This record gives sequence, structure tokens and C-alpha cells, in this order.
Amino acid sequence: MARANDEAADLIQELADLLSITGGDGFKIRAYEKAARAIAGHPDDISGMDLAGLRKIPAVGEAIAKKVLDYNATGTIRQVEDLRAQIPAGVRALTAIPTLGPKKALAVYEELGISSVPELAEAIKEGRLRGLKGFGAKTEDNILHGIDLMRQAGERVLIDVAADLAEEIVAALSPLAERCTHAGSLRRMRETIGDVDILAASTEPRPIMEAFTALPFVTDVIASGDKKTSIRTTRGLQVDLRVVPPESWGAALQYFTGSQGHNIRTREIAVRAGLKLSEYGLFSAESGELIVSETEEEVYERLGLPWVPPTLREDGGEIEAALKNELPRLVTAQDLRGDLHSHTDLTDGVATLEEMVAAAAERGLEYYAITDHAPNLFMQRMTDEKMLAQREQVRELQAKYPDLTLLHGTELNIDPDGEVDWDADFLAGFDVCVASVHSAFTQSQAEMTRRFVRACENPHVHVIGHPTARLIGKRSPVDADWDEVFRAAARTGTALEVDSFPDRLDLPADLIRRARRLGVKFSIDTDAHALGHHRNIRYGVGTAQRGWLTPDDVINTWPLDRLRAFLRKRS
DNA sequence: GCCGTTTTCGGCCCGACTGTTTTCAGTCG
Repeated sequence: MARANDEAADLIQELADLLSITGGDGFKIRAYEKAARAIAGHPDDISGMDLAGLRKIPAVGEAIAKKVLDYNATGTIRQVEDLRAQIPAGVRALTAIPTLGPKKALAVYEELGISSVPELAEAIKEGRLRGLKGFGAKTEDNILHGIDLMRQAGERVLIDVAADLAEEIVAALSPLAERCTHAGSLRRMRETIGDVDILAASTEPRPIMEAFTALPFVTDVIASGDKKTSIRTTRGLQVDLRVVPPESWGAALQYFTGSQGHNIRTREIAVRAGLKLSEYGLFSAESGELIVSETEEEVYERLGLPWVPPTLREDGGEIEAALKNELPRLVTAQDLRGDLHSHTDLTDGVATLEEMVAAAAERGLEYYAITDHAPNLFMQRMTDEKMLAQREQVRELQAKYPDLTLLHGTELNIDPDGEVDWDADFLAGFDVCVASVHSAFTQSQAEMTRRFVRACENPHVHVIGHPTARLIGKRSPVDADWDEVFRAAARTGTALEVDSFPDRLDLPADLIRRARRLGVKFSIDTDAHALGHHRNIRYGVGTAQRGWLTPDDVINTWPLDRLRAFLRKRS
């Protein structure tokens, strides 16, 4: 279920979109967009707030606060409803076509009555756009091509797909540039990526641009210049390459990492200080003289801010925290001493116990839990005997790893009533128990909430695995009253997992942030089912950072004795 | 519509590329 903040933010963003089509004042539109971002990123729930409380949210003034009150009372905003009556939903949908923005959408609607994507395609084929001001042959081609792209793929990809592609491109271009790296939403570790941004530093952009467009997976060159080139890959992903002079590296990296909202905030700070910030550097507004540009740290410092980690740059309160010098010291992969969730070929893993443990040792971990599936996930055919035999194997293997403590655990199934697979006596034999929802995903919110709360209250359940059970792009998150679940987890000393699988990333970052505020602890795990899955940990860490987690919030950064004390729960 | 150790009025982030224009508007990030 969408949170009130997100729903209200969507309505205000829609108001901005509709106004941009009807030709509303550009500054007013940007004010709405800014407020929408601020509301979506605001940590507190807006649903219970009064006018004064709402106005404390940055970028929310009298008028927008009243619109939010309208939303709180009625579930919608009157001005949005009024504009919807004037502009058919299909016209707003037209602006989703690449190269077609609000101005062109309004033109085809007003001049030709076109209010849907199929109608527009039809009109172009019939030649009805000819003679319309601003629409030439090339524009028609671009619109048809854009519609095609929208139809085939155009969707966002999982972070590992984007990361692998970026790595390949950076490897190919690095020999030609002084520096080369990825930026954009991938550097911010968003859970899905719409397009990949690559940044290179060089005084000779031409050869880099040529090498880029000649890469084997390039199907389409969308734009190409000396400073910027955009291509599309065989799987429909857009990649933008920017080449800047080496001395501009820091300012360019800051700029191309975004987010857009974060950049607007930093540029506003610059303007107020009599400066001008662009991808080429921080300049004096008056003389145009360059002040700094070589590193991100310098740029932030000159703006009066500490360096802001990319995973926080969402205009979600990080500017305010930075101004007060209260940015969190974020958890990193190096902080992790252990992994509390993994599988072997005893159930659905594809590597042996010995191989998985060797991979954990390779990661430099101090402790590592094997947590194969429990018997109620019937297809895994677990039995008490198999589990006990594995425990013996784990104890024997321990002798080979003096620097790595092996923990024997299991991943339990939380049944629809909140019960788990084994009785208390058997459960007491495990070092660590993860418990997860693997079935009955469609229970009502009340049932699901009770289910999680009961699981937390089980003294032998230490970690709730991939709590929302979502599969990005495939299965929606289960519906629960998350704040109530979080309060139960905090009260009972049950950690919530941050599962590192690229299609899970579960808990998601926004829920992590809410849970943290309620005192919850977390475990960042790979849920590895194969040797290669160990490297997914970076995505779990990125998600945890986006949830503002510090090492102290994460139980598997703790020394083993502190972890063991936590695992005793409130015995 | 928001906001103020430059302002309660008059500002508001900045630049690249494309296409349709003859000097710039639209779109995008």
C-alpha cells in the first residue's frame, strides 16, 4: 500500500505536469515539483499533520500545505481533479514519449484533438501533423521511434544489469581517457536503473565518443556531440556518455551523479553565496572566475557542506543534515564482519557447504551462517535428520577455519498464522534463525501484520528475512502495517534483513529508514545460493546506505560476542 | 508557489543537443 506521503507527492507532481501542459507559470510548476520531492522524501507521515506541521517541510508553504490537507481529508486534491477534467489523461501520457514534451503534447491536442498515444501514431501515419508549427519530418520520425521504444522495452533494469554494463563500458573507454567512471542513479545505488551515465575526463573527446558509439551492443545513436553522446543498447537501455576536461572532474562527477533534486539544492546554495555551480566547476557569479572543480570534496566544502555520500543524494533531508554537520557515518561493505543468510545444495543452493564456506573465508568474514530452508517449504525436502547431519558437518569444517566462526542456522517459513517450522526445543539447537514469508502473499493487511508480529515474538526467530517478499518487477510487496511490524521488531530484539539479491533489495530503502527511526536493528545478508552471489553484498550495502544506516544499526557489523548477546534475545 | 545575514518583492539551477528556425524553442537530464 502506498504511503500517504507518496500519494500526496504524486498528486502534486501531477498538478505540475498538468500545469506544464496548460502553459502555467514555469516557476509555479517548479515549486510544485520541488514540494512533491520534499513530501515524498520527508521522513514523517503527513497524514496526521496540521497546517503548521506541513509548512515545516521545506518547499511547502501555505498554498501547498492546504492542498495536502485537502488530500488528507478527501484522498485527492481539488485542483488536480479540475485540471484532469480539462486535460484528458491521454494527453499527459503523450509526454511519456521521448522527445515529446508538454508543449508538443498540447499542440497536437489543441490543433488535432489527439489525446492518446495510438491516436498520435495514427495521425502521423496519415500525414495529419504536416504543417503543424514546429513539427517537421524529423520530429515525426522521432515521435514514431519514441513510441516504438516505449512499446518494446524502455523499462528500468535491475541494478546488477546496469552495473555489469557500466563496468564493461568503463573498461572499454578507460584506456582512452584520463579518468572514467559511472555516475547517475547507478552511483546512487537506486534499486532499478532507467539509464546508465558514464563520465570521462579528457582533453580529446573525439576518440572516446567514437569508441563509445562503436561498442558492439550499440543499436542506436540518439545524440552525439563533442561533450555528450547518447546511445541505446540491444536490450533497450540508454547510456549517456559525458566527456569533460580533466580539471572539471569533481564538479562534473558531482553534477552527473545527481539526483536532480539534490543538484538543484546545491546550486541554490551556490547562488545564495554569490556563486554559480555547473558541471565545469564552482564559479564566482560576478567575475565568472573559477573557484574549485577538481574534486567533489572541494565543491561541497566551498558550499559549506561536508562531502555527501552518493547514496544519500536524493533531496531527502541530506542537505539539511549536511548543513548541520549531522550526516550519518554510513555502513560500508568493509564494516561487515559476517553474513547471516546463505544456502547450500542441501536445499536450493547450487554450491556445496565446503564451497560456500570457502567463499565466505575469501570475503574475509569473521563469522558466517549457513541457513538452509526448513521443512515446511516442502519442495526443499528438508528433514530433521538432514539438518542435524549438516550441523555435524559444519562443526567438523570449523577446524579448517580458525579465523572464521561458522554458525549453523536455518531459514524458517513464517506460516499464515505466524508460526514457524519446528518446536522450541529443536529451534534452540540453531545458532541463528532467519524467518521469512514464502507463501500466502495475499493476506489482508491485518492478517499479515499479525503474522509478522507473532514471528517477531518467537524467542528463537532472530532475523526476519526479505520482509516485504517482493520481487522487483515480478511480485508486489506484501501488505502490512509496517510501522506496527517495526515496533514489534524493535521491542522483541528481532533484526530485519536487508537482502542483497538484486531483484529483492528487501527491506527497501524507504522502509529501512522508517524502521530505523523506530529503533529496529538490521542484518545485511547475501541470501547467497551460489558462489557468485557473494558479490551481491554491495547492492545490499547500497540499499542500507540509502536507508541511512550506520554500522551500529547493523548487527552483522558487530563483533561476534555482541552479536551472540543479541541472538539470545530476551531470554 | 516559495522564500529571505543581499530581498516581504522579485528573484527562482544550468547546460547540451536537436530540429526548425534564421536567432531560438523544446526537450532532456
